[in-house]
Amino acid sequence: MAAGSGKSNGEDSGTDTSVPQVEVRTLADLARVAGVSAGTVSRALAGKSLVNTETRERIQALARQYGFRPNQMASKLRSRRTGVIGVVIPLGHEKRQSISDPFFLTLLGQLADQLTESGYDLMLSRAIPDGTTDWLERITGSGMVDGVLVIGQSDQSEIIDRVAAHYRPLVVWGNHREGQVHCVVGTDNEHGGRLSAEHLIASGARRLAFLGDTTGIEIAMRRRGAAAAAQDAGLPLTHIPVALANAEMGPQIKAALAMPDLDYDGIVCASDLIAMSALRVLYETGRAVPDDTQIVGFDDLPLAAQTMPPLTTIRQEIGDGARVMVEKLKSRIEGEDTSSLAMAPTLIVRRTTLR
Amino acid sequence: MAAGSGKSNGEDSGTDTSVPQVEVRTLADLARVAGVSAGTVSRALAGKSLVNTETRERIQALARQYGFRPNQMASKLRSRRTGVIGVVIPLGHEKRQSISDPFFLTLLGQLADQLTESGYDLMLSRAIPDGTTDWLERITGSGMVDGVLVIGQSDQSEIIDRVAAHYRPLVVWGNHREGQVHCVVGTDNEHGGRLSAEHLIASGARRLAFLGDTTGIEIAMRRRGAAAAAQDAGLPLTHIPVALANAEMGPQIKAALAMPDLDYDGIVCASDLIAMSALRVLYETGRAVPDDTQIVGFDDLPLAAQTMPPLTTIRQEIGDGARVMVEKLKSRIEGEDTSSLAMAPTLIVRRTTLR
DNA sequence: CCGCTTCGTACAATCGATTGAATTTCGTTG
DNA sequence: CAACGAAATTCAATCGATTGTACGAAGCGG
Repeated sequence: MAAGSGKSNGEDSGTDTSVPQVEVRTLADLARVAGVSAGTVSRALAGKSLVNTETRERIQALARQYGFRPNQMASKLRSRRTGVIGVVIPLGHEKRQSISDPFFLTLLGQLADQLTESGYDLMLSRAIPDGTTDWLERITGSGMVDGVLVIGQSDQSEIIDRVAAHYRPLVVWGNHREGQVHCVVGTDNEHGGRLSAEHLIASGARRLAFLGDTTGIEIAMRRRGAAAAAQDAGLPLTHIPVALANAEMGPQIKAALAMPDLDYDGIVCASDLIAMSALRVLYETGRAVPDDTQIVGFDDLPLAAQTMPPLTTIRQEIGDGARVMVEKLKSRIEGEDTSSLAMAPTLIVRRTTLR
Repeated sequence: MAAGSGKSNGEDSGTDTSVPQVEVRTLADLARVAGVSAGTVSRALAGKSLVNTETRERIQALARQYGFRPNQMASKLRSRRTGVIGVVIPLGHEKRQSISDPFFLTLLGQLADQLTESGYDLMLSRAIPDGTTDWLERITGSGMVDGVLVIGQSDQSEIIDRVAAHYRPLVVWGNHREGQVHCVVGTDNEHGGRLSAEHLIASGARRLAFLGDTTGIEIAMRRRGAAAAAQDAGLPLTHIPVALANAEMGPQIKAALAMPDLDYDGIVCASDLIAMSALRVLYETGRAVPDDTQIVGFDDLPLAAQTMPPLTTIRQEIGDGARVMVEKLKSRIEGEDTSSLAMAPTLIVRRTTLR
């Protein structure tokens, strides 16, 4: 600031990078400096062809020199396009907690990449599980975003559906369900659960357990798949609900697996995180993996290959998922309609199972 | 649309939840419906006292009924306050890749919580390491955010400093450095490194190695601390640079630790992730932890307690860090000045060291 | 019953960029 | 040389909410 105060440092005057005396904050300011009108400056910076090439370059140079950036709010207001995508993580049935599931965080990272690639900014919101039903509307209706991605349906499926009925640019990561309105991208969880149980059975397990809370539909479907496979083989599958990704998970698993009347030799885990915790508990209680008890995880997080022994698991293609979500969202923003997609999961055999 | 066309569905008229015939998108629309002026509606929705209580409640009820939400862009433009905080993760020297470091992701989650708590939205950007130097200006100067948080300085310290010189509401997670302009919150990495090495030495290690790339200042400081401790004890410390958090990390560690002429019995790891990978490599190569080789991690991720054996590590208080960052940022937005803060890390002794 | 304050509301300017329409400039051509 | 058309630029309306000011209606004491 200080109005320039006539600094006469030789370098500057020589190299033509004269320090700006006037502050240029608005298009109008820059227009004044350039000796043209605001409209022309706007078009010049947008690179439109209606303005003379020479003028355009001059104006762009000036903008750079003065470090001018057009005010996004004004721009977005006028052009009715924000260039922002809202990404929401509904914490749903989980108690007040922070976003901690590494799978979701990884997906978030991938989405950030994809959106950046497509020229969008990403606005992150957690949805607070306070029983309010307008957490999604607050975002879709804010006029702040061109579209919304929801990471995980949890148990909020009806709410999402209700919003989707009148808000088109919405894509959800999760599990497709019969008669569902909103566009869902996700893994075929039921199939994944089936793969998991089938592999355990093929590897010799006879008494199966499913580890994980099934309030969220995704997990419920994994269990259903596992249960179906067990039934097909005429084997039992015990359900042990434990928290998915918070501090209680560890102790819960410990307590659950130590139950004396519980008998199992194969565990289908709702996530890799749970599997890792289970692995550790089993080790502590002296049960050998995979010899005494076999385990299959779900997700194939990068960490899954690092456990000891490395985790046999069901792989979800996070990168592909993020790519598809963003693609579909872009289509929907364009007004097209898109169908849901359930991607096939794959079994990754490592060392927590016998085959 | 369609001008209402006199739909006379009986249910609606009965239950008083009359479906709106006219679309209410703007303040002016709602004002028309309520029979008042737009200004009054604005004040009513903002809960200002200047408007009659009865009128206010009537208008709020109408707004709810018509599902009206004021356009944020217009609001933000006018009030010159966006209610949005930009959060940037500079990928810095790391090659083109996605945000994957679990420590940063966890910090991000905590920041999301804190910001939501304070009524801010969070706009996420990755900074692309394309050698451009204006990645930060693009965000600070966009008029889209009231302030910016940077997660990790990496090797972009000078750029951040340059921006901080004229952009006040900026707080960075990282390592404070002499003569640095910008406000940094972080762990005392040097002290952490020292704690780590000292503990190894006290536990009997005599040939130390430091595992991790030191391009980023944070890691460099951890190494410096470790090196100082080693020197104090008259012991050597070999530096083995490996990637911090990408696909190459695993193989690199494997290759590094297998080097025949490399001799070590204590490893200071730059992060828990590296430590976990190292743990696995050592196991595969038949070296017992902690008996043959001791390891100390850094971060104390939730996973650190789950490894086998559980990881001795240096704890960073992520939650506190996030809280402090947001607090300081709010102060800076208010125009106050804030000083940097280096939080003391603590040693968490588990089972990868002998004591 | 009048002038005064208090309260509630309406009016209009404003935030800053965008964009369709109007206008100016300039080179061509009949 | 006038008339025309294309190119470049200016003008002015617009996006939708906010807010200072002005205005009108009650309420009050004297």
